[in-house]
Amino acid sequence: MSTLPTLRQLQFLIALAEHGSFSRAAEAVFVTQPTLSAAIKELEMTLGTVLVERGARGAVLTPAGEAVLERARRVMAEAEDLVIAAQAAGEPLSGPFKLGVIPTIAPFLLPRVLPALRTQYPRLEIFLREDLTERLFDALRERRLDAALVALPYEASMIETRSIWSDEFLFACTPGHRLSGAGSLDPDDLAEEPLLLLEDGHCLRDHALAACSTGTARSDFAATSLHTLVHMVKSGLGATLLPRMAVDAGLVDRMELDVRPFEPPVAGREIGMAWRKGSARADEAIQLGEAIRESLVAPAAEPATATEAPAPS
Amino acid sequence: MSTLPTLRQLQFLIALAEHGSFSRAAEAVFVTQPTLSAAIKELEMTLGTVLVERGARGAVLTPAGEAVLERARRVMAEAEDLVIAAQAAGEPLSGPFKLGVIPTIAPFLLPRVLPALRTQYPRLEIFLREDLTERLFDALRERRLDAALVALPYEASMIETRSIWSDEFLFACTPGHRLSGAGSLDPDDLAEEPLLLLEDGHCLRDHALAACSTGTARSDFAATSLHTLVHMVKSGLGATLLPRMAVDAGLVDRMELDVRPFEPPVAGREIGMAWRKGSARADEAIQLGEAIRESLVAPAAEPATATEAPAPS
DNA sequence: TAAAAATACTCCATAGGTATTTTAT
DNA sequence: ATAAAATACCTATGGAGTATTTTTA
Repeated sequence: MSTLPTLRQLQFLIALAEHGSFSRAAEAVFVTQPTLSAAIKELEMTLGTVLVERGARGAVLTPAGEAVLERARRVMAEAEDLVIAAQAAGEPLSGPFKLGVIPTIAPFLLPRVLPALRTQYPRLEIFLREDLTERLFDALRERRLDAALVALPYEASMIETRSIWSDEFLFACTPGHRLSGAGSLDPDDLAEEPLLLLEDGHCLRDHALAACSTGTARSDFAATSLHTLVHMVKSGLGATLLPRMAVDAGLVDRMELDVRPFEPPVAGREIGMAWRKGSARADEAIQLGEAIRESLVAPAAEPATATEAPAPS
Repeated sequence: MSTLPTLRQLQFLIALAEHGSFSRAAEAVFVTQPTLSAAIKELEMTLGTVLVERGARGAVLTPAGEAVLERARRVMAEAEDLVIAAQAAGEPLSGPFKLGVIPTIAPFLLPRVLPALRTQYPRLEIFLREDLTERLFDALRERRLDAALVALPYEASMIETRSIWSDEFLFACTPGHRLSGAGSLDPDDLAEEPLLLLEDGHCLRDHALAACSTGTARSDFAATSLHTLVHMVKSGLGATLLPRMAVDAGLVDRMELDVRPFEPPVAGREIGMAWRKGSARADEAIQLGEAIRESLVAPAAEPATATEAPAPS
């Protein structure tokens, strides 16, 4: 069995591939050109294959070099994950943690949750990124995020999820609307009621449509955020479904809209934590999800219409 | 960004976990105990975490150590794959290649194919392993095989496949059977004809049943190999479906059985190459599959009943 | 008190540096 | 003619060894 290359050599090969020249690659990894040259030559020796075409205009990888490069990236990624996993195992939920959140959750969940997390994990520095599920999942796959708060179910490869909260849909309309009123509403009443929803791309739109089998979406108008959505409803453009979490956070306060629960209840959406399969911080993501759930349980014993809870941003 | 551990250190950690003692682990990796002790200590330094509980009765990994160990195994596996991929890219299809084959393919395909492969790739040493699909796939996942020849479709995770040959089912029975004869047979005639098939676990059984929507299996008898199957058919225990490839290879020669094709043709089974997703030898597996296909095309222009082709076990 | 790990020290292989030459465009 | 890689040579870190001490069940 032949001997293994060095992580350093693999790092040098990656730099060489990225900069196309021994000199510039050496600069990038803070060694001199002869050092990098020797290391690459040594790597070629141990692998028994020529990896680089040397020319006066720089260096180009051979096909074998490309194959090794791809593997080298994986080895380095795994090695870096090991370091991260070690730190996480040593002191979980400390240091920088990059968390993605979808726009229909962020402004309603975070104000309730972040203060609790700050006291529970004072050494944790949460970096937030707000984006649509699809893009958050891409970021998870590319290791640009450690975890993400999204709405489930959502079909995705290489992603693992864990539900942390079950959210309910409420019906919202103007007081003059034909379905206005105070008590609960039968889901079947939504038949032939075109709903005003978020624009395409927001998973909330799909989840709302899935919630009511009978309801349909208005095809002429769509909102770009929940805040504009309630304003459009207020303007008489139609009725809509809102997540209870947003209503609890004060989304419709002082809007003079009728908000009615469903009876029997319709399918809601799950708020869940998502992370890349095999992520070094999977355990931390799960633990963070638990902490978020607990912080939601504690002060969530409020009535449907929150007394006072401004949603920043 | 903290510095990376050494592959050597990871290798030592794995040995330590496997042997439970610094001294024995050191022995296993052919270094002295102080060397291994120092390396582990250095590893703990760079990771900033205690990985091992030292006691007079040996060493036990801490939870953090276990987490790192799991990652270390992955890093080492990736690094070893890199070496293999480099060798494969340098000179594809040379050296040892561990190929699995299912029992309903091996004796009929290999005699036709292996000689051609030997001349085309004289430096290739094929190690064969004959087993059921399930176990071959397990072996692929555990890196104990490089590739496997199986019948498709077959549902499996972490496995990629590529079809290389399309095989047809033929009907076989004794001359006295009610469906005996010379010409082609209508698939609908199989209705209410209980077929004698291979025992459970052989994918050929499932594929044969899938081929004819109307046919059913005899539940009282089953064969353990295609050779015993034809002998059981010859004994009058029932009719069966046989892959054309086996018939071409001489499976029913001198058996005095009637073998009839279907008209219209029934779904057959695909002979395909399978390999672990991300395998370092995926390209070689594909190339080997192509070579096998070509070696099948060339001398396959024979009539249905082969003239003379003993099938060595 | 005996087995196992840590410590003390020595050595040398090699990763890394500087200075220079060779090579292709 | 010139930028880039290879070569020559030197240095020092650290990986590996032997001998010994410390620890703990």
